[in-house]
Amino acid sequence: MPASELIEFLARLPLFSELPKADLANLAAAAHVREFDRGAILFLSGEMPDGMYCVLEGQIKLSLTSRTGLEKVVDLMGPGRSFAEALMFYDRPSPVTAQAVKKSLVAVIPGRVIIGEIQRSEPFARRMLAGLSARLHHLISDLEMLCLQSSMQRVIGALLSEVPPSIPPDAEIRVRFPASKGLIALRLNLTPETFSRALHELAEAGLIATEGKEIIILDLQRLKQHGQLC
Amino acid sequence: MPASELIEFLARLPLFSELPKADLANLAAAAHVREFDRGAILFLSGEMPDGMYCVLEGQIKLSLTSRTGLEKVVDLMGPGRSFAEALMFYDRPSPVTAQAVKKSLVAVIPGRVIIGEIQRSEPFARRMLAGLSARLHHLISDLEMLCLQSSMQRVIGALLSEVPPSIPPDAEIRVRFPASKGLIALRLNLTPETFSRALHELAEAGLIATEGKEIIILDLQRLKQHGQLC
DNA sequence: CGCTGTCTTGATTTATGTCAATATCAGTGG
DNA sequence: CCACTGATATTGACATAAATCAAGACAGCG
Repeated sequence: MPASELIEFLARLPLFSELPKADLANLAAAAHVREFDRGAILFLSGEMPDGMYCVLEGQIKLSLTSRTGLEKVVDLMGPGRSFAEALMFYDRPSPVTAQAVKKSLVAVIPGRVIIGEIQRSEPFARRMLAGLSARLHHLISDLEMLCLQSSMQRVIGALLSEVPPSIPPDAEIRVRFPASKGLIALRLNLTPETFSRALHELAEAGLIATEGKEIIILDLQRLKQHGQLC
Repeated sequence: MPASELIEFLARLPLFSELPKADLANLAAAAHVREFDRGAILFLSGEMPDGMYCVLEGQIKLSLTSRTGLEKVVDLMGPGRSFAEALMFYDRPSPVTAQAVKKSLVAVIPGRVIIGEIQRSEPFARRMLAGLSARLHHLISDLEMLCLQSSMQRVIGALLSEVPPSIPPDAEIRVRFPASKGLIALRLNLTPETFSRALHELAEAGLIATEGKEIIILDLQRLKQHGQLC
């Protein structure tokens, strides 16, 4: 990947979007772009990642695994998302494992370069604080979903989160999950079976229709309602 | 509370421990010290807290509640802990409700003062980044506990987390939970009943003995083992 | 046209929650 | 100091959501 393209890409990340061109060039120069095949491990839980990771292409799965083999997908990172920032400011081994779900391209920016940038640029530091805060909020809403909602509610929540915020009045809405159903189920802390059954039940009730990899939301209003009650 | 005492207190918070005296005085001058009775609400979820909160005395419960009345305790904050920092960098309503578990004394430092300090002091910004990162890690380990462990494992985990890290070889270890059993259960996302039964079962197995509010760990080794298996 | 992996569907089990009754404790005021 | 009172804990019987186990259906792909 040519340097100019990488710079452009980094400029589009929320975290870097306000940095002057020169700083971006610095970051890009220090970054290593690496390719990972489907299934390849970026780092394991317990290891120290060597910097901050930005997904250029593909999809990276962040997950926790217990010694009994259970797995919880914490997040699925697509192009334009970054992770492992927190590890640069808090010198501990990673609690999560990062693995490529499909062939992926990732830029790794060494921690010392980011730290340097923070020292140089106060607005960047503020940006980073906002980024970590956003992640914290996201994690709390995950916690809320997992602890306080039934499996059906979680499935409906996942569906609704795929609906673009610009609400096209009552037109039928086509949605496609950003990963295989199995992975989405793990993300919601459900077994694939339970997930499948929930979708089936919603289809029975006439709230959605499933068409291959796509799901059509037939009645957004009622779907939301359904989430409230049950 | 006299100003000098407040300054001393703030200096002991990990977040502020390296600030020069003058800056601490600034923070202390801007802080409002407020008292809350048992059960009083500091802020509700959905509200915008007015700054960062530091617990001086007492105990504050941070919790999520669903519309169905279920409650999940995210954290219990004792003296020396602070919360709601993230909200200053990310302008959103709080996802959690903060409520005093007992009569408590809290210092509230307005957000703009903290932001100002970050602009002034780069090491402080770094401190804040480390603090948020630590909280992020803590939250992830919570997620791990909740999703990947059985109720028994969570109870054992809670017991072990109360054991001081300096391992007195095989002396009997006395532990007391930092809150009522009901609250601890909510923290572990269990019903009080399940929590009680788990403790009972451990006592049956001869791993612990319960003595009023204290719990005696009879066999640390075997308790840890028990956590692995079941 | 098979084959490997993903998804669905059904029967069964189990951990944990719910409901209800009792027991225990902690604080208050006589 | 003791007896009331409300909160907190325990214990038991029962209900249930979701996991597990086990087939089968249906892709997509060489």
